[in-house]
Amino acid sequence: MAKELAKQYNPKDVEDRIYKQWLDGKYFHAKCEEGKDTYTIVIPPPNITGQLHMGHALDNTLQDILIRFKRMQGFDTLWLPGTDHASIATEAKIVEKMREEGITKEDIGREGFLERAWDWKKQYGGRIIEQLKKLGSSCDWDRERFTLDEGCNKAVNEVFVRLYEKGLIYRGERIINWCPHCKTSISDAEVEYEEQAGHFWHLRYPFKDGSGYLELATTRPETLLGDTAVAVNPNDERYKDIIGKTLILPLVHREIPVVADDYVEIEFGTGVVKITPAHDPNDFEVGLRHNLPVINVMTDDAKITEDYPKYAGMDRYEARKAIVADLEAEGALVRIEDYTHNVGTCYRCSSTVEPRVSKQWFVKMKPLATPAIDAVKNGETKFIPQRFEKVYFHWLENIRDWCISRQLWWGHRIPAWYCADCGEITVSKTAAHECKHCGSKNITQDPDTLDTWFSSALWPFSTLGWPEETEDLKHYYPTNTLVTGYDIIPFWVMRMMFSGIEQTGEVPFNTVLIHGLVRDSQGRKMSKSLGNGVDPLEVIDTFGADALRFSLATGNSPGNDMRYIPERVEASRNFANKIWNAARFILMNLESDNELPLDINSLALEDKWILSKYNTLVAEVTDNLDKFELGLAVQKLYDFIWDIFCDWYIEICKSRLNGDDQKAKDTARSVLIYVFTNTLKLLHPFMPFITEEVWQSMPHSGESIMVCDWPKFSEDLAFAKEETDFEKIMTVIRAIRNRRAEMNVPPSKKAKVFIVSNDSKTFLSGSAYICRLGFASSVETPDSFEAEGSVRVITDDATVYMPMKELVDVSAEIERLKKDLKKAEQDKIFFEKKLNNPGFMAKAPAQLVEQQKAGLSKALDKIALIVDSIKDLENM
RNA sequence: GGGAGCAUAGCUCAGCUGGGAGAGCAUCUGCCUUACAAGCAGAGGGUCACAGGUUCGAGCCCUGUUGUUCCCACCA
Repeated sequence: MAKELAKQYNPKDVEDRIYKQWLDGKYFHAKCEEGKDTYTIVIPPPNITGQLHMGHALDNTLQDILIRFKRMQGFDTLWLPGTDHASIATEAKIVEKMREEGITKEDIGREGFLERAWDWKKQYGGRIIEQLKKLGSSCDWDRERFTLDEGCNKAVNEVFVRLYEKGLIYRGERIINWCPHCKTSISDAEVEYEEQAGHFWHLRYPFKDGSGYLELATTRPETLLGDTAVAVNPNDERYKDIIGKTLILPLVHREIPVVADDYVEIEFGTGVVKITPAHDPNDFEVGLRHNLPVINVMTDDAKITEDYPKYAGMDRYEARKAIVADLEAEGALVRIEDYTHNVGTCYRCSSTVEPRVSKQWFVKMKPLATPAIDAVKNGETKFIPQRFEKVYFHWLENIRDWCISRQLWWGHRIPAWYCADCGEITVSKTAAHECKHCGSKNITQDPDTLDTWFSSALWPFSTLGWPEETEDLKHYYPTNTLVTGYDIIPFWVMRMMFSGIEQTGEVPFNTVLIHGLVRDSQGRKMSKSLGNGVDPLEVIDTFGADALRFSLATGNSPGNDMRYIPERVEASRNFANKIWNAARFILMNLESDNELPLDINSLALEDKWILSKYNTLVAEVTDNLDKFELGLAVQKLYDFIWDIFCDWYIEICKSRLNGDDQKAKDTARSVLIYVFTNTLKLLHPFMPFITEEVWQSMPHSGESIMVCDWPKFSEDLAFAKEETDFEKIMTVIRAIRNRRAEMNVPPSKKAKVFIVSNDSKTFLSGSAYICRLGFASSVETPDSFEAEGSVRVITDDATVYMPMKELVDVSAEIERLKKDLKKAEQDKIFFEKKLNNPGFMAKAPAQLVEQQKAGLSKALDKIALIVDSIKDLENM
């Protein structure tokens, strides 16, 4: 009963319907099953401001492949999804939208702002989730979380209080990275350095005693207003005598000392550095060592403060111009030099970061970093590829305290209250109403919120219900695999590691699978400003989600960047179509929907061959997936389905299917169904939609391919002998085709084929498909053949004659054979060389030696056959 | 200034613990062989960047060189 299927696969008819079936079947839902091994992945939560880009598509494709694989293997599998509140990015978006309406944050106040923010979240926060569904992601949507939801907030407060009580969170006045555009502090990891062309202003500061000047250079003349010293290296002979002397700061005319500090490089510039503790991290350190005053000269939006009326209100670059002009007027400017240097910029808005002294909250990193380093050194958590451990170690080993407070409203508010009466801090998991120290009710909560990454750092356990001892936490923590890009290691991976270890006593995941970036076809980073981004949703729309997934998985090796090549998606789409048509072929050759069980006893040679090939495929694909070699696994599936199953096995089956032998027909059908449906299972993690659709159209039991058992290697299907025998036939068929192509014989012109071989039985058993695939009108296997007027082809195991008198050109035949002979002789030399090498014979594995021997004997046989044949032709 | 990756067919890339170099696309030649022209059958095309080394054997391991990309770093 042949089913009607469209000639081409149309993903649009399939994907949404199939996805709904999966949701209805609740197949994505993890059920905390007792006694089953678990497999858990927590999604790297995409920002609610985000739209799905190729990076997400890759990241989530890889996760879905692993999850679907493990689910079919019978694990109690959880892929926990969610989104990130992305404090800076989201707040910036909302502020921007408000500006269009002519409103500021201050106009509507904190409450009003948060109301808008939540509205915004409601409206757009689910967008990216819907896009993940289009990709086929099999996340447990019942467990979807948000980094700013109530549970995450509870976890955040819990962690904050714990760390505070352990002395690992403190508040202090320190120099931090300040973004004057976002008007908030940012962490070291959030600063991106970029090389910029600038200038080096050489200035001279006069000594107070009138004994001349000290020359120094700066890239930031405007910070001169905040200079509180000038430093030289204590070992610098040139300046030994001036240490301790007093200088008059130009323009400001403040008296500042010359201090000695190792930080100053003798060789660089004049060996003299102006010290501005309030606006440079190194100067800040120098200031601490020498007890220098800290003079802040800038407002939170990087304008000069009221303390300097002449420049007050000027933005830092305007002020720079004005100050340089005034320095020149005062005679303090020596010269200006072009200079390129690294400038820190905000990773969100790209504004130049302004180092600034301010009171912020910090996490003390050293005590947390050490166990996180150890856990990777001990192998409790492994990176794939391993080289990324270096990046991880490097960050943790050089880490400075983490500034976690942000001057933003959208985020987890810092659970600290300040007492107006005694000045002490009260830190509390729940809203505090009185000062813990003096009992005063006159307390106010810190207005700041926490760095987004503070909540993301808790994601692997906060999402499972921590700090409560929930069933989910017990079952699914620690999680198994974290899949993310290498660019996220310092922001997230590292912080989850130390947070997980500190809070739960266990590493949050045991494997970190690192992937690279998806670049455009020219190898450039995809970016909004370049406009070279490719929208995955458009790709899904034209080629289907499976094609996109397949392209992303194929040829992608861990840790390496890849390019998005449109032609490759097209090729993947073609592969989907190939599968579709293979299914059509099988279906149109079935007589019923009934399953046809395999009967091992009635299998033909070609059946054993394909089953054996399939069996090997199962073992290899499983092994590759276990080792996270997804690209290798998917390549093997492609080759098997296209080359082995479609191009050979289906073609070969046609002779039986078109014949009259019912039993043979059923055997062929049963093998077709068996191999095809099981291969679909292996492919399902990569191409979930089409495999489901096709599987359901085939005779099957069960509701969905995604909950089928993962195929296993079976000794019963290992037919080594038959594999070799069948390959002899394949070789003959290839040789015939090759020779016919060389002679430009069209397929419509059939020829009789005579095969002389000492394995005639094998060739005779394959005669039906040798006819079909070798364009033969008949196949015979005589003991010898009178070769005159025949085209001949020689393989390792046979000599094939095709009487095609009108086409035979004896001298051309001889030429061809001589070419073959040359090749065979080269083979002979190759094997002999190895076998005559004592070193090889002594040290190479026995199996390999046997292979060489077999190769040599084949080459010798072949040479003999060819030589005979040439003689034969020459005698004609 | 440190650290890492990459260099393989015309293009984009695979190549797992070392055992006779692969795919897709492109090119060329034949095919409308009733699953598929988004297809089928063939063919051509590579000193695996360069130079040394280890090994019976190197695309793969080691050293150096060149080119390229990225990450980190306070030289004012």
